[in-house]
Amino acid sequence: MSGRIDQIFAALADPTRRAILAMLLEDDMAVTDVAEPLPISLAGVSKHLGVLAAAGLISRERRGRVIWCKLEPDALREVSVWLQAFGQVEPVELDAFERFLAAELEAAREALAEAEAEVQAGDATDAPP
Amino acid sequence: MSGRIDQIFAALADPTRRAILAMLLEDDMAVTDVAEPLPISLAGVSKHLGVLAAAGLISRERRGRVIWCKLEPDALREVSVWLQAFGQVEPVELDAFERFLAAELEAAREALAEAEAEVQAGDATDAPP
DNA sequence: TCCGTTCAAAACCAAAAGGTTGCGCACGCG
DNA sequence: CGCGTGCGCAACCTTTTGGTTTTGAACGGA
Repeated sequence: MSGRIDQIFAALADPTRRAILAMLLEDDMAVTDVAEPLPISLAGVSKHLGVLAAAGLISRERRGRVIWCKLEPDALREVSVWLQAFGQVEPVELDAFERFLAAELEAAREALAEAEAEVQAGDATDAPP
Repeated sequence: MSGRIDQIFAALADPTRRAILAMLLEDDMAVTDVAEPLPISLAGVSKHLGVLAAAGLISRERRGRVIWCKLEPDALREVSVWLQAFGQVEPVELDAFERFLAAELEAAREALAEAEAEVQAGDATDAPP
């Protein structure tokens, strides 16, 4: 076992999962609400949440019928520690914060929507703008 | 495409590849020298190096017959930026540096050696120098 | 000039990952 | 009480990944 860092990096390697983390950064969410903007099935989202939870990146708590997902930032600190071992991780200007956040979410949505369209495309115009 | 961050995280998700990065942190190395301590074939290592290079985490330069591998820390800065978007990445005490580095390398070696031993099971005639 | 070293690419294979559908199990609202 | 809602689990399919062995190309030294 190489510890949990394996699972953490593997979890972060998927754009859908990173998009989920970005959503949870804004606020805690129910599973259904997490799944709503994503172009995959609810069960698929549930699997992603399982991966994220196994990596310690989120936690899930049942309240009534609804399961609330919460970002668990401590796991990300492990990545931070790992990064530090490789030297220059000087903080970037905080402007990057919002820019990145929006970009990440929108990119994920666009990419997945594209993939979705591609499947249904058949012979549609192969040249997107 | 969600940019190169996908490839970076995917590349970092493998312990063998992280061990390679840790080696290259100490110094630039030839492919053969990278492969030497690892319990997989040279071709396997070459593939891992290909993944790391595709992610921008290392660069390879041919000098004579030998290809020298060099850590490319700029790619890791992308991870750092991503991490920053998720808040608390306050620097950890630098003591963690050496501890982690040794642990990472040794853990990777042990885990892989274990797997190797598991495959060969009862055959103990293996006497590495 | 020929040979050994150094490495990547190709052709495979087993296993894991990402996705789907369908089922079942709790819950709380009528 | 019963039914719809919210969610996880299991079975299945396809693609990717990590590994192997084999082949062969580029380069230097003798």
